[in-house]
Amino acid sequence: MRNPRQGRPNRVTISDVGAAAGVSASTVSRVLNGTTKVDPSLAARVHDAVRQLGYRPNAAAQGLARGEWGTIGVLVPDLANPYFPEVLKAVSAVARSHGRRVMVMESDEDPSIEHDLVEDLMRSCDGVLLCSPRMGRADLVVLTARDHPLVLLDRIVPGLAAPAISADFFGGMMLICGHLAQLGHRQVAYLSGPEVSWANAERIRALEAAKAFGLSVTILPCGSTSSCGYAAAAEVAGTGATALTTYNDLVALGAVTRMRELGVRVPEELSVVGFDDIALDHVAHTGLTTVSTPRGQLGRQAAEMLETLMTERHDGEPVYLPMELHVRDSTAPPRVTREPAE
Amino acid sequence: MRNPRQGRPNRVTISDVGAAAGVSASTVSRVLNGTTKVDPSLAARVHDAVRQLGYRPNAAAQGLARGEWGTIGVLVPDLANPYFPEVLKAVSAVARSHGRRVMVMESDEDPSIEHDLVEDLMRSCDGVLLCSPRMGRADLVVLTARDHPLVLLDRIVPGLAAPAISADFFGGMMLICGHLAQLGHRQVAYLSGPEVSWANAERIRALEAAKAFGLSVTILPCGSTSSCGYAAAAEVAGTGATALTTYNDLVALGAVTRMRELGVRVPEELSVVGFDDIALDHVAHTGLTTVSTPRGQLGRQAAEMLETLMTERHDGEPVYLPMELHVRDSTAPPRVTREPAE
DNA sequence: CTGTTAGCGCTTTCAC
DNA sequence: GTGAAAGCGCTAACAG
Repeated sequence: MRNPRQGRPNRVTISDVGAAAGVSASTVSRVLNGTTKVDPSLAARVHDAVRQLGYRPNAAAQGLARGEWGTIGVLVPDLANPYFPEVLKAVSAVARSHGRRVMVMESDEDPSIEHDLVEDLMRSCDGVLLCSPRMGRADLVVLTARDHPLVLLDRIVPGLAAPAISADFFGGMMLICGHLAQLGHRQVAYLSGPEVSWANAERIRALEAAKAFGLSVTILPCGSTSSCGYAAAAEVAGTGATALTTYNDLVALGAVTRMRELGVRVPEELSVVGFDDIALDHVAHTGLTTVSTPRGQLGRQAAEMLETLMTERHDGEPVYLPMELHVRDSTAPPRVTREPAE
Repeated sequence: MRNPRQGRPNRVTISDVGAAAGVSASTVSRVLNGTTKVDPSLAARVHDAVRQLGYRPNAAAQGLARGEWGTIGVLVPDLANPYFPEVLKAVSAVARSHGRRVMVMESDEDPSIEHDLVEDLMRSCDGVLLCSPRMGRADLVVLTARDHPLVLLDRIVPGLAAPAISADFFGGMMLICGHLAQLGHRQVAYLSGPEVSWANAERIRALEAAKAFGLSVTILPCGSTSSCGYAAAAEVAGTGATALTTYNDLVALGAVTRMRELGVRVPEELSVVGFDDIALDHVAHTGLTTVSTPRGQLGRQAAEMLETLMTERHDGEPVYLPMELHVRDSTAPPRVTREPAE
């Protein structure tokens, strides 16, 4: 019952093709890669042989010989987060335009395997795009010291030997705070994202800064999913907040759902703001006020940075991409404006 | 400004390690792979050298020498569809348990590049999982004839030289029809998925079969996203349908949103049924009646089939995984039961 | 233009 | 146990 070719698929090699076409392996290679002019009649014979034998070049052998894989690797924490597919599409487009394919790996938010995955990616890709909000700084230092093209996505860590690009989370949250303050809100709650997430820290940093404008902020531990938001929403009432900010749109939507169930009207009794502007168009029946992450540009530019790094081997300054405020239906002036004085 | 190592990162080779440790390359290999007993003191020296030099084996060279990549490839049409991340997580878990990593590629619903991507995957993976609802039969035949481990996901095509596994879409839609019929519905509309999709054809096949039970079905062209559902929803009124079935949950949710805007009450005036049971928990405020795809099991079992195929080189019968009906709040008896007679 | 000759970095007999 | 040598399949000088 066992197939004789067991364990070694695609056994037809470039020499087989050469033999079949009556030429040398190098000629086959030349025809296939178009590196040198080849006699048209020979080329035709080669193509025939390729087709007949179903020959496909072995990627490992090519990689070895060329010293290049023709591939870039991307590590993302969680494919289920709608944030990433959009980034990935942009990355793929850029990569393809440079003749490279994209290999995606998911760490599933598990920091313990993340390091290994990156190493794997480095061993089999020309460059890697690393999106790892929670990896410890120590690991990051080790990885970026590897002298392998690597760009950091949505995480800026000073002093690392790798270029980085990120949405300006701090600026985005400032936009939100400004909007809320201008509506007259003073007491704000924040449903916090993952503890050790850099992106979350940036949001909190902005919240802190906003205190200078008279905003008083209560931070509630939460998470990054709609279920987290749903679960944590009940806590908000106790804080006396008239407005709720969140780690992301998913959390916000979860919170809105819960608020509805609790009989709290949004935005009349409580303003709710998201983050990321994930297009859940026509799914969530809430026009959520939020800030948008430029995911396409993020992916595009990150990929370009990596490409530059791979060919020219020098990096630049970290870049922050601005976010944009979208005021929709989930924010309004507070019902009763409380005096800032306690 | 140019880095001297330009174009060739990771230049430290196994021989470098050997030299540093005062042993041969073969010994280093043996230590690293644990293939043979090696003197502990030598092993220690090797490990030190590895650490010192930051050595990482070159994946291409390993692949070439071993005739194995230690990788399986997965091609999915669209990562933005929440359906796939769940499948992928299951696939990854299985692959990892077999010591293989997973490389994901997205075809972005573009059939023209899909074939190439699969070929790429075949050239650099030990096996591939292909999820391609729209690829033409001809391409499929070519690909599956390649004598390279390949399993088809969510698509059963008779006569192909590759094992296949799929959710039982036909059965799922039958469940829905049964539910609707028992509620008393007679006129049903269907918001159809992508034209050439096999999964869509299966659903339609079930709808046709349901006619035997007195259901009369109008098929409306639509698509697979919530926006499509939103856009197509207006057409439903004209069909006289009392119940609406859809290609998937996203479409259903989009339709529900539109219905609300149009003042059509769900389920009182129109029952709506989804497909897939994508957990948009706490995001959509609709308890959508739907059937669930066993995504985890699908991924798990597909990965196992592939693993078997890679090691034992023989395939089995196509397998259909049953779907399950979840009756929630979006379906109810029709307001006025029309007589089947015209 | 085309064939021959060396490797790319690693694993794996094969001798010692 | 360990080293030397051959070879995985391909590309890239190098000669003709």
